[in-house]
Order: sequence, then C-alpha cells, then structure tokens
Amino acid sequence: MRMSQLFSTTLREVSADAEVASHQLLLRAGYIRQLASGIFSYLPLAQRALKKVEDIIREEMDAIGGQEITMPVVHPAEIWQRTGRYYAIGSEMSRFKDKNERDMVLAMTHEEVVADLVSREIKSYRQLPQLVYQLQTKWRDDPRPRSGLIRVREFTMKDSYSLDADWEGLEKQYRAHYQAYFNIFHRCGIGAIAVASDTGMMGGKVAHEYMYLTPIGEDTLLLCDGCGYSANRQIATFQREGADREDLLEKEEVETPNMQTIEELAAFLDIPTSRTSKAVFMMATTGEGEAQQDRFVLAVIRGDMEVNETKLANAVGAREMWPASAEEIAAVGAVPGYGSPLGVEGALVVVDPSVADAANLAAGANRAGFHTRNVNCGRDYTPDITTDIAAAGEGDGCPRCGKPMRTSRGVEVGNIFQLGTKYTDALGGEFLDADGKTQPVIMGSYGIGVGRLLACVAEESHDEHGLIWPISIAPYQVLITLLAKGEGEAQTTAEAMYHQLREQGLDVLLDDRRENPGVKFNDADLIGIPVRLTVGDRGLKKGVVEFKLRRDSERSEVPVDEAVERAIGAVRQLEGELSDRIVEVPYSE
RNA sequence: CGGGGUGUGGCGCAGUCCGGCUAGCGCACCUGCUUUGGGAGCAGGGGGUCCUCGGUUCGAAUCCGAGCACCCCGACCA
Repeated sequence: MRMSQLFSTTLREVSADAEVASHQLLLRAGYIRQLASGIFSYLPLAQRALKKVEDIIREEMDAIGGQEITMPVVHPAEIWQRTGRYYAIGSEMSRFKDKNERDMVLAMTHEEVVADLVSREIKSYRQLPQLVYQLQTKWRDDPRPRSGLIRVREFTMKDSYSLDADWEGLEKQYRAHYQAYFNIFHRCGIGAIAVASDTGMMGGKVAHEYMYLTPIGEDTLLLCDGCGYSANRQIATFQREGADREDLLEKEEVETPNMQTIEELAAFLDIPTSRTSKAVFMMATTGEGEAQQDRFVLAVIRGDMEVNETKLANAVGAREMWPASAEEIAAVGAVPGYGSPLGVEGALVVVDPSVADAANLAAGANRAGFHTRNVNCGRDYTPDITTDIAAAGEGDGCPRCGKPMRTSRGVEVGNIFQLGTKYTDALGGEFLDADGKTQPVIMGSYGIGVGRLLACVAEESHDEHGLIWPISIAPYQVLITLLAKGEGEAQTTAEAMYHQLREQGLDVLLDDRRENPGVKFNDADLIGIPVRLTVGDRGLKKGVVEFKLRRDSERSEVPVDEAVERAIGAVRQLEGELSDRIVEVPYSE
C-alpha cells in the first residue's frame, strides 16, 4: 500500500473526550472513527489488524475442531421468548417489529440460534461432539459505552458453541477452549489470566473470564499469589474468621443523634466497626413473565464489610436490582441511617454469615436518632436467607489457602461458559443416544471481543509517540519511509524494495507522500508498523538505508542490497519471539 | 437510570458571565515559490445551520424555556 493513497489520515490533535491511550492513539493514527456513542467505523489500518486477529482466532478454533458458520444478526423474538431471556434481559436488547408486525430482536449473542440449529440438524449421538463458531456483529445497547473500543455497543465477537452428548464431552471441549484462548491472547501479544466468574445472563454453572490486567480495567479481581486462586470480585469468596462464642445480652436502645454512618456510630459507642451491623436497601425484580415482581431486599452485613451486589442478586434470584427509594424504605418501616431488620415488615431479609454468626452487634433501631446494642440475628429478627453476600477485598484471606489476596483491575477480553441444557431444553435441541433414548444436547459457549482485544493490545503496547504493534497483528509488517518528494535515486530504490518485499509475501506500506521527513517519522511512530526502512539521499550516498524496529530506540544502517533481506529477517525473528510465548497453561477452576 | 460536564468551519479551542456591527485563533485543506533526516517558511485562498426548536429583544453564539447529542463518575458486559 502506498501511504499517499491511504484512505485515512493521522491527526495532530484528538478530542479531549478520548481519555485512555488506546482510544487516543487509534483515533490519532487514523484507525477508527466514532459515528455515535459506542459505535465505530474501522478504517483500513484497523480493518487489516482486526482481520489478522480474526485469522489467529480462526486458526486456534479450527485447531480444536471448530467449524466456522455465520448466523443472523436479526432474530425473531420467539426463540428468545422460548428461553425466557426475552423477558429476563432489559433494555440492553433492542427490539423492533418487522413490516408484518412480528416482534424481532437484534442479536446480542447466539445461544438461541445454535439451539434452534441443533433441533434441526442433530438427531443422533453419532453426530456429536460438534463445535461451531462465527465472527459476527453483536448489538448490545450497553447502558454506558466507554474508553473507545474497550466497551462499545456494536462489536464483532468470536462466539463458539460446543455441542456434546454428555458432561464429560463438555468438560473436554471447555478445557480445549481454556488453552486455545491463552494461545490466541499470547499470539496477539498480550498476557491474560483466567478467573472464575459469574454466569450472569448466560446461566450455567462453571465459567471463566479472561482478564487483561490493566489499571483502566472495569472489573476488580482477587488474586492469591500463594495458591493461584483468582476470581472476579463479583463472585470471589474469602476466609472468614471464626466468631467468638459470647452469651447473648439484652438488647438496649441508645440515643445516637446524627450518627448516620458506621464510622460515626462506632466512634460514638467506642466499639470497632466490626461490632456493628449495617443494612443496605435494594429493590429487586424477581421471577419471570407473569410471576415477575419487584421485591424490597434488606441486606445485612457486618459494619466493616461491603455488600457485593452480584452475590446479593444471585442470592435472591434477581434479574435486576437497584437502590430503594426513600419512599420504598419508609414503606417497610425502615429508617435510612438507622436501618436494620428490627421491626421491618414486607422485606426479604438477606443476612451475611458475618452477622448471622456474630453476637451482640450494634444496629440501627429504625427510629431516627437511635441505634440498638446487642442485636442478635435469629433472636431479634429472622432472616429469609442467610448466605455469603460480602465483597472480598485487598488483604482478605484466600478461600483455598488463607494467604492474604491482592486486588487488580482487568478488562474482560473473553469468557467461557458451561451452559448445560438450558437452551436445548427450551428449543428442542435433542438427540437419540445409543440406547435410543431422547436426550438434550449439552452446550458450552465461548466468546472473545475482537475489537476489545485489539484495544487491549494497543494499551499493552505503545509509547508516548504512538502504537507499537506485535508483528502478528500489525496492519503492515514493514514500513518504507521514502525521504524524497520527487523522482530520483531514493524513489527508485524505495520502489524496488517495496516490490521485492511484496514479492516475498510481506505486508508493506510505502510512505511516498510529499511530506517533510519530520512528518513522516512522526506518523511512522504513531501508526506503529514494527519494522521500518528509511530510504534517503543522505544514506544512499554512502550506499546504505536505515533500519529500525519500532520498539527499539536504536537505528542501524544496512547496505542497500541487504536491506530487503534484513527486513525479512526481522519480521521472521519477531514472529518467532511471539510464538515462543505460547505455553501450556494448567487448568484452574 | 442517578450525579457531573460539554456542544462554535474537518480537528483542537477562544468568544457566552456583562446581547451590538464582516464570529476569531491554531492545526488540517487548496494554489504558487522556496525548503527537505524528527510535525518547514512566505504569499494568496476555500470552508461555519454558532446542536435543534421555541421565546425575549431594534438586535441573540451570548439571555430564558424545552428537547437532542456526546463525554466522565456510579449500578451492568466481549
């Protein structure tokens, strides 16, 4: 490609809206342009890089037995109604009617369509196992797109679906993905870790998320350096200290004027915050279809701990949860700032073991200006549910080995789910087993956000001057910077190298623009092509051209007739370094 | 959906508080000449519904009202 013909141009300045490095650089270097919130165009340079990422994914999927297919972006609502997700998912799924007034949806994922295909294609256990995948557009009307390509509404996802006759088969395909995903991320030049995760709207039991660790990540992870335990904070558990045995004391109301926070209360009563309990008021939508209802949830936890809303939502079976309003709180007889389950009616009371197992805690009296000492769960109020709803944090003990855990931020670049039969049950995805019995096909689903992955690579690999692409996904492998505006020896030489490198099968970009050298060098750094040859009259007088790797600061001179070979050698070496990073990763639950 | 912020040539901004005459600046773009190894110089030039609608006024980018879009922080996802 000749840079003079390139569709996109680089920008000197970029909107102040772009905050993260990948967003700024992809905009400035002319890779992407935003059309609307969370909706981007991918210009030629990005398209080429994305294509390379996709091809790496295809190779790894094919290697574990995948067959590529393409499923529709527009689905009839009916299949989503049959699995219940039409009702369980909120405004994130876009719905519309076709010209015949038939309800339709835009695809946010494809379990339903796969299950429908299974019902049509799979008849016998002899046809299993199967693995199908696609690279296709998803639309998720996300409540809050952000950080450029990290979180968008329209995006390309690689989604694969495993189909098995039994759970052992699912486990096998699941583990194959587990390793294939590491291969994909390593080949794209980033590290990622697999963490145990919530299953969210997918349902199912076992799930892992692949996290690229970065401070700009939206997820908080708990990691144990002792035993390797890792989990998303949404589901992370931790070791609880054993509760001291204490005799239950008489409860006693005390005046606590203007003590609305746990810290103020604990200081006032001269007790540690761990001797208090606090209440969190939420509204939760539970049930499905006709049975759907909004319930008031009162969550109780020790004063020094935080409620984990994902755990709480899972505990009460909520599909949506949001903070209760002042009116709703008053309606059950609770008082904000002085809240507890004492005397509350009509609320679903969920108690964390930190409170259920402790004795004589200070809690709100549900009366403005008063708290109650020596409150005991079970004696003074009865919980509807007692379960872990506590958020794990930095320093909490690892649930496996007890060592203090650390936290880290991460971006979810992929996930894998053991789904089971939820979708095939709902949509008739059945087969006959060897005994002639009808069985539901067991599914797994596995996703990778392609654009998000590209953005993570950009986050991982850049400097103050611009992008530094790994050779595997760089839009071009070699850039020839021609420092001459007119015809002459430099132009002739650069053109010759351009053709030779292309004949060798390399992706080459030739900067033949009529620009000053400074502009070309700065754009070269910005765009991030890994290998650069600079051809100018000054070097040619000495019979050399300049060779430089984007990631290195040093440049070297090579004789003109060795330059092509040198560039090819550099590309091969960079490729070799990347493939050396592919390692077997032990499976961890 | 709650809180905060921003909308002015392609991009980045000033002007808005305190209404005023051809709406400025930098970058980018076009033409010519010069320059040519780390974002060149001079000269000339093109391009703007000042987010939209409504109102106040002799007069609105500026004041008032409503709406829309985008960004950031929270609840949610690849």
